[in-house]
Amino acid sequence: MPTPSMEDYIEIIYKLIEEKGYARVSDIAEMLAVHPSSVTKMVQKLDHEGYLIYEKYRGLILTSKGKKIGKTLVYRHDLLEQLLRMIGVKEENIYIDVEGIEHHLSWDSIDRIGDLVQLFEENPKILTELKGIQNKNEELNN
Amino acid sequence: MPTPSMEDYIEIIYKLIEEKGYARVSDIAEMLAVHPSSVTKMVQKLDHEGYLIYEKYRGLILTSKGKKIGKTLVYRHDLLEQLLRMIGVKEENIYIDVEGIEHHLSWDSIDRIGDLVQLFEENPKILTELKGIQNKNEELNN
DNA sequence: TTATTTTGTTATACGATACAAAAATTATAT
DNA sequence: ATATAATTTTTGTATCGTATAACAAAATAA
Repeated sequence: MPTPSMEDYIEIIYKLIEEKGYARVSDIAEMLAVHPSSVTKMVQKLDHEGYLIYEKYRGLILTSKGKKIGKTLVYRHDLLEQLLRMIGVKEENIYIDVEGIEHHLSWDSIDRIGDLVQLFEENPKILTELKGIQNKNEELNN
Repeated sequence: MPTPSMEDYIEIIYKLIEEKGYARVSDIAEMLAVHPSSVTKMVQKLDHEGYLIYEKYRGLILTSKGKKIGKTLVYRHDLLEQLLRMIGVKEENIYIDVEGIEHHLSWDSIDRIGDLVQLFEENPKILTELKGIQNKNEELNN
């Protein structure tokens, strides 16, 4: 099992490859706001553990194991972003919060959240009601 | 600002004091599933940072700062438990998941989740609909 | 091609957290 | 009151992820 930090890297690497076709150390470092040396170290670890193949100074590719995990990590991340957005969390908080919690939820919870998001999508009225409650609470706090 | 780990300790200490009147090192260690030596070290740190007053071999009490934070941490924990329970996460996963995520949510997210829980309480029908979706999805997975 | 800039790597150190074993303190039982 | 047990503390060690600084390689410009 990858650690939370390893998951961060795999997720970002998967996304970078998906979007740009490759993932360079400097890109990964920038996305995760860490130093390039930290990236090199982690990438070596991920290589050892079979999530990717790393050729130093040249680049890296995900193994099938890495790709599979990366895909589910991105799905999970997007799902959580969707939920927070739906319930009205401010954009500026969404990424950080998801980043924090995504590694700490069981797949049971993720699946239940999936159901919840589906419910909201099928019944947008519910979110309208939620807005109503929020406005009411808003007033009470003044 | 306390780190996630510090929050864990403050929360458990607050709860222990609330429930039993005092919090001993061994109790804290047991609740958090760490070794007593780790508790001692953290408690010393929490003392230095003004969350509690610690007299070695004797005991500890929360400062007003510690109490205030402890209270909000317990509220947050309970709210998250409530949400996961409502959406049908299995009991055996709830505590661990909450334990993992509680330290990583902004108060914006917590407040929005508060609204959501309130909505569910006021309109239990929504949760019935959710159950419906879950049963449907259940079948699809067979 | 050679010099320069950019990018990536290594070695080392640090901060936070935890464990294990030994030492110290306190509590309990006789 | 003293021996024993239970609890707590100290010390040393380990792990994990990150940062700094010195170095190496590759890309780019002249």
